[in-house]
Amino acid sequence: MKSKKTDRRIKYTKMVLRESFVKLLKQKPISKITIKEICEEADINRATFYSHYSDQYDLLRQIETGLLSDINEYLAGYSFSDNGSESIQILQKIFEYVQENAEVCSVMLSDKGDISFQQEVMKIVQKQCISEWTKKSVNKELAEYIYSFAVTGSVGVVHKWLKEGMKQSARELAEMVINLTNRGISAFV
Amino acid sequence: MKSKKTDRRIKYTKMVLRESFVKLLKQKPISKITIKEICEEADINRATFYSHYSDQYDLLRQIETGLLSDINEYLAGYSFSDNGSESIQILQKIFEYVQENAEVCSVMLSDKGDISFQQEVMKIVQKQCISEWTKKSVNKELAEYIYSFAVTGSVGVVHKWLKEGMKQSARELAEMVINLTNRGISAFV
DNA sequence: AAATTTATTCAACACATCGTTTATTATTTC
DNA sequence: GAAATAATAAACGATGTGTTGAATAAATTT
Repeated sequence: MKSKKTDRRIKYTKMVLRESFVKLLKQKPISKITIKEICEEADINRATFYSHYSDQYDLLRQIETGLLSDINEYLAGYSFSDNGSESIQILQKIFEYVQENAEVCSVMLSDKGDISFQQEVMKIVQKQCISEWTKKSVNKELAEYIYSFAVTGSVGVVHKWLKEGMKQSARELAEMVINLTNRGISAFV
Repeated sequence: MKSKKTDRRIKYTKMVLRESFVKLLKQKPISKITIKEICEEADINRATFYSHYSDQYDLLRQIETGLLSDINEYLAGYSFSDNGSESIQILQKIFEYVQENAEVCSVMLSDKGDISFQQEVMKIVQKQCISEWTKKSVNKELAEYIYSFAVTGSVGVVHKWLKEGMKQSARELAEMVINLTNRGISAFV
């Protein structure tokens, strides 16, 4: 499973580079962030940066994929009861993870992050919930459209939730998303 | 209303710059596109670029706001019957516009474009449909979450629609989005 | 149609960041 | 402690940036 253990120095270098980058990303769009700048902030030699990342966008992507595998690992740690409300439980766990890592997640899911990542996040839900979905038989093409709607819609909700300071609990948000997905507005009137 | 008419040369310059830029945007992410490159493609002097735009991102933003005001103008040209299906009609018109301008729109709404624009597009729908929404009384905070879900979800559907070559009609897509928004999956089982 | 205004071009500029290299130093691992 | 590996420092040519001022070309105005 674990591929050797990585050198402490590498761990440190990557950590400070990530932190400096996220810090800068809070202040300005990625397009205005230079590699020189990231390295100065992190106090890491520029040549060292290049031995780990090809550019800012590569660094961003590595942070994102790190988060994704982190979420997957986090979910793997739980077994969900098969009583028809698995989707809510899974969503709840994901939202809890997002809550616990709000600093990074709020940047990555904001308009500073990129669209493809946002979709990747919610594809995890899709993957986890897919068995429940397919119980409700609809034709495949239609199902894919419903997926797109539900997945991107959920990202929108999470985005708003983060922006407003996460006032609701992860559980409440999960219930809301499931309701919206299953019954739309009619669930709330 | 109209603020003088703009010089023909300006019109031309801006047009070819936009075209060249969109062409490049189909090939690679905006971060890899240089101003030098756009100008060579358009056969426009680099100094001229700077007299109209500050950088690639400014150019992108201007294209986007152009599209938005274009859609608004397009919608203003129609009056919608007030028989409870206004939302469908408005959505249909918007989707027709997207269809007619598929080349630009598919780039702008893809992961090449930026998130804020995608949300702006669907805020037009929100604005247009808001009266119909508020009929169904829900509390304001909840309503905003529902908006977020519906709006971003709809963008997801449109994105998919464009990517798959717009097989459905604008009308069909409008109906699908309205159904998903109002009744969720339950509308399709 | 000529005069005037305005846009674009051209060439040059100093400047910053880029991405790579090479020798040297520091740290970690075994 | 020895060997291996990572980070540093300094230098490099290369490339794109953003701005300039003078010359040219095209539009609009009269």
